[in-house]
Formats: sequence, C-alpha cells, structure tokens
Amino acid sequence: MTHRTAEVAVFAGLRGPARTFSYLIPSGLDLEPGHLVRVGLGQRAVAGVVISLDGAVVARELRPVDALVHPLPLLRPHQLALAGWIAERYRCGLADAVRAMLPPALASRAPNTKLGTARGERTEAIFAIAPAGKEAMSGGVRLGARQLVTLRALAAGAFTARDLADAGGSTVAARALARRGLAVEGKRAVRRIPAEFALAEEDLSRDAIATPAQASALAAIIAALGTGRGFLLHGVTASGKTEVYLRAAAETLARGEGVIVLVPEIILTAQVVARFIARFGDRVALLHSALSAGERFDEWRRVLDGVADVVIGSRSALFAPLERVGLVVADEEQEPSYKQESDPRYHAVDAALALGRISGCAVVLGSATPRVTTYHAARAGALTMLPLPERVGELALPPTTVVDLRLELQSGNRSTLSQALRAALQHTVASGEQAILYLNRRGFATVVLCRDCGFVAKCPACDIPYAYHLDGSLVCHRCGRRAPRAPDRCPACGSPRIRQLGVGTQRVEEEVRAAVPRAKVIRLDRDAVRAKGSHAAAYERMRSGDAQVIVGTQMLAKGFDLPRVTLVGVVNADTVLNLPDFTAAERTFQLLTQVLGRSGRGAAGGRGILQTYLPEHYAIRAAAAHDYLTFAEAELEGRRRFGYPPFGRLVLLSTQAKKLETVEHRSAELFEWLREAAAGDAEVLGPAPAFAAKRAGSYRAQIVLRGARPEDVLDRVSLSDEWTVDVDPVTLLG
DNA sequence: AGCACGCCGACT
DNA sequence: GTCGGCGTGCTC
Repeated sequence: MTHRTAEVAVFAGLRGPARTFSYLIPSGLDLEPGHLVRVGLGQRAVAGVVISLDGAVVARELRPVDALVHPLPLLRPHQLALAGWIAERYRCGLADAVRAMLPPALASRAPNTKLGTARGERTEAIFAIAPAGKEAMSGGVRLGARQLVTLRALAAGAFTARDLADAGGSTVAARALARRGLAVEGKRAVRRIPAEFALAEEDLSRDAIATPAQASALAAIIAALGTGRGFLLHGVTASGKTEVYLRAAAETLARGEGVIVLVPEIILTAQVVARFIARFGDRVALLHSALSAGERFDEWRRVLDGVADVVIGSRSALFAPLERVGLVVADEEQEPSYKQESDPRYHAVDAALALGRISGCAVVLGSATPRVTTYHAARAGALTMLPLPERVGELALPPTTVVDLRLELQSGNRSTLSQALRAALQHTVASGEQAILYLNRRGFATVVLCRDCGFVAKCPACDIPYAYHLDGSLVCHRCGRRAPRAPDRCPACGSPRIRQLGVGTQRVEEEVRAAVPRAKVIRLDRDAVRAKGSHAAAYERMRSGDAQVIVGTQMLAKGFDLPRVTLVGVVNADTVLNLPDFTAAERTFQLLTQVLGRSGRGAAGGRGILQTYLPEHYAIRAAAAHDYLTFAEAELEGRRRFGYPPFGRLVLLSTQAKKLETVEHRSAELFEWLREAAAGDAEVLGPAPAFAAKRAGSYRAQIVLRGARPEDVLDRVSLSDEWTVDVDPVTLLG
C-alpha cells in the first residue's frame, strides 16, 4: 500500500443521511480514529472526525486531509465502537452516529472549527480594592462617576462582575481602576450550576443508611463492575434507588473509572441531579439540551480533559468522552424520551446496554414501572433483577379506589368530578391537607361540537379538532393555529346549539374551585407553564402550603415530592388507554403508578382515586392495586399474541407529502417492494394513514415491519429519502 | 449547505 | 438570439 487513507465524517450540513468521505493522509501526519481534522469539501474547508483508517476502496482521486485541528482524538475507541453499533442497529450513517457524540458547537458547520484551549474550567474576572484605591477614595484623585461608584463597591467588599453591577459599577470601570493601580484584577474558576440544581439542605440528610435490599442490590452491582452486566433495579417510588446509584457511583470512581447517569427530563428529576452534585461536587458534568451551545461544549470539554468523571444528563450524555466508563445508570428507564426522534433514532437505554457489552461497564436500569420488554429480559436472565420492594421509612403505598364513570353518568352527575372524588377533595382540604388532581388531555381535548348535527370545529391544516380555550378562542394543539372566536352558530346546519364538550384543565380547575371554594387552587399545564420557572413556583407554593390543590397534566407526574399531599385524583384514567398504540396499556399503567406515587409521601398517609370508563381493564386495576407483576404478566401475554416487543421487533417507516395521492401511491409502491423483500422474515403491516393523518398541511402514512430482525428487510430495498426509518419505535402514533 | 448543470420565459 | 428562474445532484 502506497498511500494511507482516512474515512472522515464531515460536518458540512449536508442534507440527507450523513455520509463519510475518504481522504489521503499526508505523509508525516499521524492520524488515529477520533481525531478532529480539517478537510476540503467542494470549495469549502470543513471540520470532520476520522472514523476509520484505510477503509477506502480507492476508485478515484482523493484529496488529502488539510490539517489536524486538535492533537488528541476527541472520540475514545469505545465511543467509535458504540457509533458502529448505533449505525448498524438503527440503520443510519456512521457519520450520523458520530455527529451525535460531539457537542453541537463542534459538529455543526463551523467552517474553521477550533477547539477551545481552556483546560475545561471557565474563569471569571474578580477584583479587589488596592491600598492606593482606599487613599483615592478620600479625595485627591480625579475619578469618573462610574469609577467612583465601582471603587466604593469594591471597598464595600464587592468582587465579582455581578456584585459590581448590583452596586451600579461595572467591570469596565474596575479594569480602568486596575490599570491605574487603584484595584487589582484576578481570575477564578467558575462553575455555572443552574439555580434549580442548587442543593436543598434536606437532600443531604436523605442520603440515609442503606436498607438490606439496597445493600444487596449495591453488592451485586459492585461485584459486576467491569463485566458488562446489565441490571434492572426495580423499586417502587421512594424505595431509595437514588441512594443505590450514588453508592455504586462512589465505588466506581474509587476504582478510577467514570460514571454516566442518564435521566429523562433533567428539569423534572432535579433532585437526582442535585444529590449527585452534592455528593461529587466539581467532578460532575451536566450535559443536557437546555444548556446553551457554549455551556454544553464546556461541560463536554471538562469530561474530555478528565476534570469531570461523573456525567449526568439526558440521553446524549451516554456519549460523553470519558476515558474509561465503569458504570452507566439509566434512571426511569421506561421514559419514552430516551428515544431520539431524529436521526440517529437511537434508544439511549438500549445503547447503554450495548455500551456495556462493548466496554464492560455495568449498566443499571432503574424504574418503579420498567418497560415490559426490560422486565421480560430480566426474567429471562439477560439482565439481573434487583428488587427494592419497600418504600424507605415504611411509607405505605396509597390505597386507591376505582370510580366507574358510567355509573356516575347514569346517576345524573355530569360534572368531571365524581361524588367520591368531590367528597375526598372536600375532606382533604378541610383536614388541612393537600391534593393533586391529574388529567390527561391527550385524545380528550375540549372540542366544540354541534349538539344537533354533530359538526366538530377542526383545524383546516391538520384535520384534528380545535381545542376550546376559556377565553373563547380555538387552538390547534398540533400546529398552533388559532381561531379567535368559537362560532355561535353551527357552520354546517346553522343551529345555535353548538358548544364545547370535554374536559380541559381549565374546566377541572373551575369545578374544583366550586367544590372547595375556600382552597387555593393552582393549575399547571403546558399553557400555564410556558413562563419560565412557573413549574418551580407551583411546586414551591404547594410545598410551602400556600396552595392546597394543584390541577395539571403529565408534568405533575414527576418530581413533585410533597409530604402534605394525601389525595391524588385522576380525572380520566383511560384516555391514553384508548390510543391506537401497542404501548397504550403500558403507558397508562406507568402514568397512573407515577401519579399515585405522589400521594402519601408524608406521615399523614394518603389515598388515590381513579375515575375511568374502563374499570375492569388490567392496566387500571393493577395500577390501583400497585401490582406491577400482575400488570406485566397480562401485558406480556397480549404482546406475545400480537408479536409485539419483546416477542418481535418493529420498524416504523413513515412518509408525508402535500398531496394525499402522492402519499398513497408512494406507500402502496413501497409496501409491495417490502412484501417481496421480506420473504417471510418479517410481517409488513400497512400501509395506513398515520395516527395524525394530516399535520401542518401534509398527509402522512406509515408502514410497519414486525419480526425478529425487521431492519434486515431494509437492506433488500432501496429507500428514497422521502421515508423516515425508525427502528425500535417507542410508539406507532408518530 | 453551496455550487454546479440544466431546461423554459421576457429582454438587449 | 441571450439572461436567468431555481429543480436535481454532487461534494472524497
């Protein structure tokens, strides 16, 4: 071989699936996989990462690599191996997988990317008054007004830019003072930890002594460090999973290996994050999507430099460049947000298990309500089951009543609150306790409906019913389109008997206010939470006892650890259950369990009330009985019957176009190709309109492959980029 | 993303 | 006869 070549994933913003390009390695340039390089692409110079060496089938003139951007590889060998697994499993380009492993600031189309040279720690300027400055204050030296204010602030003990600004001074003035010898300037390392992660004192005391179940779970995990073993830490709410994570992490660090902790929605699990920061301090790097590009880069850089070796974040934190990974934790492993819904469409928990096989790290999946696929794997021995059966401090799970809404309706109660729920609410408030009322609007939005002809006001672009808002306006919850006023006569038949029907948080809130007029009621839903920090504010109002009842949607299900809540009411337990999706029952059970877990976290105990039109359904009965095993058995039986995961795997192919005809033609054509290509290896289901068949003016259709290795079928057809491919989708509702 | 090539309307 | 619309297609 005369010339060495490098396969390079380029960050050029190319449309379509990310591709790699081959380049010659100039002699004398010592390239390794993972190196960041600059290469020419067309007219431009772009950044890219070397993925492999000497893999090119040289069938053309190759251009040479221009230069090495950073002397050290940015991706560790285990990361490149994981990228390979992702590309293979999810049928995406290797370049896509590699791009997901680098901070966006690096992997974007920055033309002349330079890697920041800082050692990973940011610094801020700090100032102090000099002796000459003190003399100057007593007069004699001419000072501008701003400088004088700044000098006084320094004399009063201010030293950061923030202090100076608060006092009316500025860093500019302080620098000027420093140049004149009246002040001194210095630097200090700064870690910007967002305020919501600041540690509450009680978090420290909660790191309690391990229970026997915690101790044996911990021992099993520690014994498995380095073996690549996967675990399911199956513990009910408040059973102390976080403490197990913390101790396993400490042991891993003691062995000189790094730890990755995945959390679903960082803001909602701030307690977990706060406890890790409390325990491990500056060794913690936070990586999640709410950070700015710069912050994210800084945290990533701290990991690369080895300054931080505990990484906490949402799914992409799995790709942190730790030199050695000893332990990966995925908290709340059932959360669908672990699936990335853009390329590469990986599932972070499945990818974590793959990383375990690649690097030998132990992988701990934690959940009170694991996916039945995970539970099945644990029962079959692919994962080790670690049960944490009791709530720490012997808190009882709240006894829960199922209310049959059909009977309520028959007895003439047309309110959204059943007699039982109303009475419980009144009793709770009268006893000085607190209540959470949960409702799921999805699939159950307030619609405007004509009582005479059945006309429903719909969004013209999406063909789904408009949601009625209390101010009289109509809003499409898919595309955001608004109609300022609901019609007062039916556009179809002219009847005036057209009005809203259904349940929204606003309506529940009103009925709650009517039921308990003396209570303070907070509403928390997507509309109410838009203002930043209102989630935390609502939590604080409940925690302080300022409010007694909170009414809201999904976002109540997590993180609300309120000891004075003794009643959780679910206004409509079965809305998710009615969705046409293979995970509908599982999501329902998970949601109900999570919401019920908000009740009875204090000494006063608690109870739950589930309102439903399907009181016999196993998901609802099992949730009320806090019986995961019964739920899982029933659910797995159903999955087995229909070949759904874990008994078969799925690939979701979806497409969209402006014209219905285009979509229909395109999907019929692909369906036929797939049928031939599948050759019995997989079932081809469809083509069908997507659940949201029309969205933002486009029609959508989908085809589902179901089988043992359905993605293999894709290798035998050529898919145009009009199709998106989702291997192991977490929902088929798209 | 850029920047080519490429085939149809109103202009010097 | 030419300038230019942006519709596919390629970039190692």
